[in-house]
Amino acid sequence: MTFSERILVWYKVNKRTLPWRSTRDPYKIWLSEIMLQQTRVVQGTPYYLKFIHNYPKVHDLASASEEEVLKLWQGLGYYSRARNLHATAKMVVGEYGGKFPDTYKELLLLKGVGDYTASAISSICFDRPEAVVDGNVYRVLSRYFGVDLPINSTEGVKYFKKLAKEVMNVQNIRDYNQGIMEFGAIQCSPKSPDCNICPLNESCVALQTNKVAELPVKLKKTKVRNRYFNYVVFISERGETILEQRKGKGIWQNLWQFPLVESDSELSKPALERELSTLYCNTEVVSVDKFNTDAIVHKLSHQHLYTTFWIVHTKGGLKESISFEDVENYPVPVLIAEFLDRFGKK
DNA sequence: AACTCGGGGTC
DNA sequence: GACCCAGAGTT
Repeated sequence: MTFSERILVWYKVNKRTLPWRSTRDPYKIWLSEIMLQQTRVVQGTPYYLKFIHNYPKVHDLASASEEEVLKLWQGLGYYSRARNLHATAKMVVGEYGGKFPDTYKELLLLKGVGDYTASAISSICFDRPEAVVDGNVYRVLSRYFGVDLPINSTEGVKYFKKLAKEVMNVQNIRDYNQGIMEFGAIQCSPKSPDCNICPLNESCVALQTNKVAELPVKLKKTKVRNRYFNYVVFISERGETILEQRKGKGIWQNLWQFPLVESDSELSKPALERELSTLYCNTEVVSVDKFNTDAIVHKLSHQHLYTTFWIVHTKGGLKESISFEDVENYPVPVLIAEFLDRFGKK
């Protein structure tokens, strides 16, 4: 049996039942693929079901507001995926008559659709002979064929893409592509895989040469930046507060948050009050209190956010304010959502 | 080619 | 704490 045949056999026996596995609807496959980028199946699945329920067809997604889409996406992370998802839905409806393109090349033109996703959609929905290369595939191929090129080097990316094409199964590309990813996720796992029960163990180079734990090779680590966030939670006499939308570059684009004072280190109360007086000189402050004594550390891939929420009661009204009750309807980062949760229970 | 973009799970 | 996850876009 060839490599791909072994993968197909393993997949037939071991595949999980997943909501998007019972369809070839490109809308649903596309949606699942975008959601699963850098995201585990268990984390993405509830969001997939929620989106299909709210937007059964691409037209439904296209006619929604970005705000609503971001709200549904809230908590899944990498929010550019949601913005691109929405833009692509509009494009598919507006320029492709509601039908997704059926080739790798055309799919690649869609926002948020890169090499992996274009390969996945074209193969799974349209039986195109395109090999997917995701994190699972890198691991499986590097181990089975004993390739120690860094998977995130230019040379490595090219090499693995070529290798993936050479060993793919064109007769059943749908199951093969999903099979090799599933195999990587379940059997050929990142840490301490059980090679004793692996159906490919006799021909696995990494196992024969005792290099399973060293493969795949990946360059460098991410360095983390520390930032200090002070969120000003205004509460007026009338029960109003202020939310601002994050614009420009950086994290959480287009999501909402309380007015933010960022600093180089943790702020004392007088320091925060000075910031308040310059930013909101017209508001009559009644009290300023920390919600959390110790900074809340919110960890992202490249940033650690040391965060203090300051509760600021004010007299009279606030400019450009909203009812505090209405905050929950805005798309917000998990950091804000968790604060709201705790604040509401106090 | 290197950086940036989230949040959560695992060891 | 380090690593990883059905990667893509920007600089």
